[in-house]
Amino acid sequence: MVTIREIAKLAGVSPTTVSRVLNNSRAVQPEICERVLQVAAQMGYTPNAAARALVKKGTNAIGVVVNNLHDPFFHDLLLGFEYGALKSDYHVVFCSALGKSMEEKRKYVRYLSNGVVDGVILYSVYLFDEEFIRGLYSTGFPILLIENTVQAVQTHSIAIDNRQGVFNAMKYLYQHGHRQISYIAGKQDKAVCVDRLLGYRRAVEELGLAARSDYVRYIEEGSEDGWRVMDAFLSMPPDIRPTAVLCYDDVVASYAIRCAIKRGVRVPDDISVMGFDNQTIAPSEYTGPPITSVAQPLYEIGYDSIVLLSDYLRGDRRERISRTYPTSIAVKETVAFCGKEGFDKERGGVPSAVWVGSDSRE
Amino acid sequence: MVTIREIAKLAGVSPTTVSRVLNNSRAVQPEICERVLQVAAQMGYTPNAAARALVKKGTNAIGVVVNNLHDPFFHDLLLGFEYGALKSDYHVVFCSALGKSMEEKRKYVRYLSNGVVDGVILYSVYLFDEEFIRGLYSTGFPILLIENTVQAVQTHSIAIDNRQGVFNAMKYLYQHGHRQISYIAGKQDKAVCVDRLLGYRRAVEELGLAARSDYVRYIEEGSEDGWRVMDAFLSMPPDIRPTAVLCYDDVVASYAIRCAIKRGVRVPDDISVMGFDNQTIAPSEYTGPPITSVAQPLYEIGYDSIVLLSDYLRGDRRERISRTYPTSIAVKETVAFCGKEGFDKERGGVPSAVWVGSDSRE
DNA sequence: CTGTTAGCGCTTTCAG
DNA sequence: CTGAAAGCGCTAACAG
Repeated sequence: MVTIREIAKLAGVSPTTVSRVLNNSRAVQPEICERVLQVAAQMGYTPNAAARALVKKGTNAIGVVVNNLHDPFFHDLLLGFEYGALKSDYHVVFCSALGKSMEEKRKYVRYLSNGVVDGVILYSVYLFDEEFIRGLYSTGFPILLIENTVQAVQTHSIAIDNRQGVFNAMKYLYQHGHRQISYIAGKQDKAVCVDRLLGYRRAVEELGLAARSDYVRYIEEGSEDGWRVMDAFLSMPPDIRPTAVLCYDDVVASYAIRCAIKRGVRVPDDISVMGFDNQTIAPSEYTGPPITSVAQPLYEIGYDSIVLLSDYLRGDRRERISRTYPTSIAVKETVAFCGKEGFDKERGGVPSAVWVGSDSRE
Repeated sequence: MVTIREIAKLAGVSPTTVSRVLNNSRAVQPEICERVLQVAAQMGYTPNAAARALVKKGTNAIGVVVNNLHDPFFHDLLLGFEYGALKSDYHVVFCSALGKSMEEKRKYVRYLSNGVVDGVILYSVYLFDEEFIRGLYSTGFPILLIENTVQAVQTHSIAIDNRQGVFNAMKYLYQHGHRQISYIAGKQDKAVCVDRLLGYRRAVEELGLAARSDYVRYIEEGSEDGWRVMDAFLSMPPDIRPTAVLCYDDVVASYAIRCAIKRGVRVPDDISVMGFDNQTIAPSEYTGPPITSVAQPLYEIGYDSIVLLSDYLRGDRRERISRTYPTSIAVKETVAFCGKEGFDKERGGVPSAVWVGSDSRE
């Protein structure tokens, strides 16, 4: 490993001077400057990040911690992070914990927050993570929570209004004539899921929809469970059977649709299904019709979180980051459904009874 | 920030002792031990990674650098990395550079290799990266190249036999009666693409297939170009028009198929198309028939690369990591093609004229 | 403009 | 079994 001392020796100057040249931190005689640079390049010098971090108390890096980085859900968010990283002068590193694993996630946050990065962007925060967050927050380490907020702490935060998003979806369904709308709720261990359910309840009330306790059912474990829940809805007597099912996310919606189709119930002809997230990449092997969904600006969220946090850490921005982004309804047309219109030549001749990507930025 | 000195003071011992307790590095009186542990916990102490890295000359972390982490291609590989990380006692961090950006990628490798991680796993290596790799290799920093090897350096390496993979695909097509097989080659700026093309050429020769220079065409920029290339193939006179087209990867294959279908040419009835990679998640908005492809064990590659590199860095393994994994042909059945058999009830009632995932491990 | 000195937080000899 | 001292590679005062 090449150190500035060795460079200093070879260039016939002091380590300090080398440091100054390498960092442009103070004026140095042009000729010395050049000599140092030359020696450094020749020896293949690269600064030791650990040493620098230790003395500067800063690493010029940002960490992003999520669960299940492999999940296609992250496509747009990742794209945002990547472009943000390109824009920013900070290094960006990603860490991933599998499943809901909180221990693993915490391990990474702890690791990162102690001399590896200057700030952490956190996705996938469960309610049982909150205490941990509060503890971390109390140390003064910069945290930016994405898509989530934690009660009683003022971390940086970029979120969407989940309640409003669900409310809007309900209103959309209402405007399309639905009065019997059921809801597949996520496990109430994430603030997001709690909020979305609240949005449903508020909508039922404010819009004067059929309010039945059995219109709300919960996913037990894993999105595949959407199938079971949908099955229950479809088994209700015709007169009370919901005409539309809103799902707390697209993956669950995809399973709900799979179930419906399997039972010979046509979507959206016989029953409407809506999702949330407007995921660009189709969930696991889904091949049903495209799913109308509540879209959130994942790309912007990713991009902005890197850029804004960089600004904050650099000192170019002093106020807390706190934003709520709007959602919108992404309507999908059911095109070329097999057996109905047949092939849709315009779309390539195959039935596009499949997820339709939204706006991947490539 | 809590330091061992503060803990030492509060516990009434020396920093050295605190360090020893925290690291279990030497026997310490049980009562002191407990006291220290208690104080540390109470103060919310976490060791400073930078300081430790500086003195230990090791970080207990591994970096993974790729281009375009958002690419669905990475799904299985990421899953492997994640499970490997779970198994390993090393921290694993991911860095991503957009596009083919080599500067960005190098920036990350340089950054990581200097006191941030103890070893780097590198994916997406272009030929023009080779010199950089050689330079890095010469510093003695541990590098594990995935899916690629660099001439003249003995870095760690986990790869597949691309040549053989393509050869096998050709043989497969041959066995299905094809004699006029054309090839859509990738830009020859990656060793992978070069190797795959070599496999094609060898197969043409050894199997005695129609050898025409216009049976090989190259992607210019971006996989969408597969469309243009396919168009050219389909425009050839009937007698010499290829009966099968092998593509250097699945994404290109998907565009080739889109083109065929658009032109009213049925796949695979009128022309066969094969891909490479057997990507689990469908490429951008593809809704055509599933693509028979050369499968590589991406999950294993990801998993093994983390585990093996950990072993090496820990010292549990001294020999260089050097593996070549076998590929296989993943045959996809064209099921329930719309307008032919109609709905395939077994598969959920919708035409599954779409990518069929392989073996996502969830 | 340049060099000397001190020290970031931690671990590791080496004495006691 | 415990502590004092030294130093990892670098930068930030402070002198010169």
